[in-house]
Order: sequence, then structure tokens, then C-alpha cells
Amino acid sequence: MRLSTKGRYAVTAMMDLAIHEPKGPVTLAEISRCQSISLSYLEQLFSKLRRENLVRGVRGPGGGYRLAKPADEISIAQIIAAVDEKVDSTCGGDAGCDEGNTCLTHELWCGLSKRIYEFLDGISLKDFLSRPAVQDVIQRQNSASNRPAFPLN
Amino acid sequence: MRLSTKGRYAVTAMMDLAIHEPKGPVTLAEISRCQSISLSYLEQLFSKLRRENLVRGVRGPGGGYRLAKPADEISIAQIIAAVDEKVDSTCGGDAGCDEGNTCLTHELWCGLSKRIYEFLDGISLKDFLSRPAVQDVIQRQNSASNRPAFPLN
DNA sequence: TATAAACCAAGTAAATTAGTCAAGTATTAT
DNA sequence: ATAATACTTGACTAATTTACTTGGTTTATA
Repeated sequence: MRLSTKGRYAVTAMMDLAIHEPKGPVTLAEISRCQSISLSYLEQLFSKLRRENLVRGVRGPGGGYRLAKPADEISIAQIIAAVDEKVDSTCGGDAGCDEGNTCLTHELWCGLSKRIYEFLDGISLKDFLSRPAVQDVIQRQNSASNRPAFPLN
Repeated sequence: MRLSTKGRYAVTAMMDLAIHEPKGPVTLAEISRCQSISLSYLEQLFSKLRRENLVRGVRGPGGGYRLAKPADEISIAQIIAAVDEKVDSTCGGDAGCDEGNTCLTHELWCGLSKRIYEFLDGISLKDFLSRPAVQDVIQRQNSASNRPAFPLN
């Protein structure tokens, strides 16, 4: 488990999708504009998210991306794991330490790493949707058309 | 909060210190050899750990590093925060999104980030010391002299 | 058919991580 | 005192990862 800006981008983008879910697909161009991330970088991230079956692309005009499953089946851990290259990390085994203490600390780290994963796996996108502030946004979007007639490009 | 190999190095090195605490100071050279991390890189990391008052250097022959406080007062979060440069990360505020949804997702991320920190702050080095496998090592080191008469350099 | 979107791939720039080198300073054993 | 040990600091380099760029191709809608 690894935690960097890359993972943050992916998670916030997924939150965006989750929030807009009732409204329909969200385009990467919108996310790019809103979150100030380059479009092509988003494309790369979403290509990985798609490969892990977390999002589904809808092609053509009016298309975009939406969640591939219900928000309560998508955990933060899944999102981060999807975009991070798995650097299998520890316990190469070739260290050759005096007393085997080496692999003891490695083992301890693995244990910690596992706990972090489990922690993040216990938090789903739906947990965010339940926040009052988010609910407000969803309400607003359902009640009125928010697409401006002349979108700024 | 950020989680990378850098933080892992710091945490495993600190585990090492905690395990050897009863025996006395641990030299960076030993950690370098055992964990296959370059000595100078360790020096950089430990310089940061010392600045945050997590370790204490003992100079002169027979010297090394030891924990600056009891193992139950040092959390994983503290260690990782010490070696990571704080990239204050989110909510630059200059994005200028249509409906303020931007800062909503940022806010959600900040909430998550805080929860991760709290989680890691709830895990102390002492938690590792309580593991049976670690206790064995400490026992072995207390009972017999482990320093070889002719250390390999 | 024109357009708006996802999709794809190769390459580049910037940032971070990791390691190296070198010249110190402090401490202790002898 | 002196030498050995070990920490301290800074500047520099290489490798890796992150982020972005460019230039396309498909696909679906209108």
C-alpha cells in the first residue's frame, strides 16, 4: 500500500463520479477543469481504473465515465491499488543479515502494511456520499438543470 | 499523509532501534548492512528523525542511535511525517470550479487523510515490541553476548 | 457526416527518491 | 594527546516515479 498524490487524484476523481452518479456520465474534461489535472494524465489513471473494473467508459457525445459498480462496493483501497504499480516491496530475501533480524522488521512492516490496507478497504465511496454537504450537492443537481446553455470551453 | 518506500525505510529502521533498545545504541552502519539501505541515505533520514526528537545520537566508539523517548510514545504517523516533506497538498483554492464541487471533493479527501493519520497515530512502536517473535529476539540478545569477537567489516 | 467523447501510445519534463562523495565535528579508548 | 569511531553537513548525481504533451484512433450521437 502506497499513498501519494497519484492515489489522491484517483480517489478525488472517483468521489466526483460518485457524487454525479445520478446525473449521468462525467467527462474527463470536466474533472480536468475542476480539479486542475491534465486531461491525458486523467486518461492514464482512468485506463487503470477501467482495467480494474471500477469505472465504465461511455463513448460518443454525451458520454463520459461512471462507476462500474454501486458506490458501497468500491473501497478507497481498491482505487489506490488500481493506479499504483505494485512494487511488491519487501522481503527480497537477498539481504543476508547476521541474525535474521532483518526479515523480522520486514515482517513487522508487512503486518503494518496489511493493517493499513484493511483500514482503507473498510472505507467505501458510499461513506462519502452520506455526508450532508454531499447530499446538498446531489439535491441541487437533481432539482435543476445545471448545464449552462453556453459552456465555457 | 503520504506513504512511500522512504517512510518504510524510516519505520523499519525505527523498529530496529526499538528492538535493540535494551542492548544499547545501534549504528547506522549495522542498519545499512542489515536492511540494504545506503549509509548516507540513512544519515539523511536520521537527521530528520533527530530534528523531530524521535531518536538520539550517541557519539564516539560504541555509539550509534537510540530512541529519544519510550517506544509507546512514538507512533508510526510521527515517523512518516518526520521524513516526508509536507506537500501541504490540497485545496490550493485557485481552481475556480463552476459550482464549488471542487472544494467539496478536496474537503472529503482532507477528511480521509485525517482519518489515515489518526489511524497511524494510534499505532506505536511498542505495539511491535509486544509480538512474540520480537520478544524472542530481545530475550536472545539479553542472555548472551552477540557481538562477535572479530566483526566482519 | 460532423462532432464529442473515450481510448491509445510514445515521448518529454519535472519532481522525488536514492545514493555518492567529501570535509568536517564530537566522543571515547588507549 | 592521539587515534579510532561515529555522527553531521552539504553539494552533487543517478534512477525512478509523476505529471504532462502530442497526435492520433475509434465509437456513438445528433
